[in-house]
Formats: sequence, C-alpha cells, structure tokens
Amino acid sequence: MTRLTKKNFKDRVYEIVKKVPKGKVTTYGEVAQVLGKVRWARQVGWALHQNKQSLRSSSFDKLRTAGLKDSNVPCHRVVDRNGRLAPNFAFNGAKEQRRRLEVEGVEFVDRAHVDLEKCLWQG
DNA sequence: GATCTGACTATCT
DNA sequence: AAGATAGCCAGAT
Repeated sequence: MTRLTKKNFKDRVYEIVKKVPKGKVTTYGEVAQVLGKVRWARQVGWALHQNKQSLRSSSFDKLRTAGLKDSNVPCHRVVDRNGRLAPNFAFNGAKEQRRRLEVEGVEFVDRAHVDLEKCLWQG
C-alpha cells in the first residue's frame, strides 16, 4: 500500500471519484475517509478545484471527440455532507451541476439538496 | 514562519 | 431550516 502523499493526493481523489457510478453521489468526507484522512474534506474539495482548471484546456474537447467522455472526473457527483451542491461548481455554476445530476437520475429532496439516503454511494 | 483562504464538517443558535 | 462559529489542514502571500 502506497503511502498517501501530497503529490499523489489529487490523483487518488480522482481515482475514487471516477468510481462513483452514474446516478450516485459521494461526499468530500467519504472520499477523505477512503483515503484514511477523515479530516481532509477541504483538501478533497481543493483537489477537485484543481481538476476543474485542467478541464478548461482545449484538450477537453479533443478527449471528448475521441469518445473519452469519462477521461475527466465526474466532479458533479461530489456533494457536501448535507447533499448541498458546491456554491460555485466549476465555471458553470451550481445550476449546471444540479442539472447534470438530475439527468443521471439523482433525486433531490428539495431545490438545493440531493437525496443522500438513496443516492449516496457506498463502496 | 505567520497569516489568510477555502468545491468541508460538526455543533450551536 | 438556515446562519454563525470553531476546528480542520494544504497552498498561497
């Protein structure tokens, strides 16, 4: 088992998030727990923030046209402990994140919270 | 190295 | 239910 380091931290986060199936969501805390770092929720969020920036590059379109839609991390499937969406999801806003989740079949208990009871992914 | 910031969380109002 | 507060810990300045 490789020791968790700052250097591989982001990659580990991305690996885990990629395992979240369509129609399910996970939380920052859950990911942190899988990494063995229960209190790293904020760092998980930080890692996903970095990922967002990489998606800005033109390589995103190339990967997409190549049929590699999943080559990017489905960060819209990561919500906070209350099922609340990130206040500033990527550069499309929380509205876009919610739309993507609804398309995938994730249920919402109200306007701003996903149904964690039904849709929280538990590995 | 001190201080501030934040895609977090638990707890208290 | 929603806002404030206090811990949390890596990065940025």
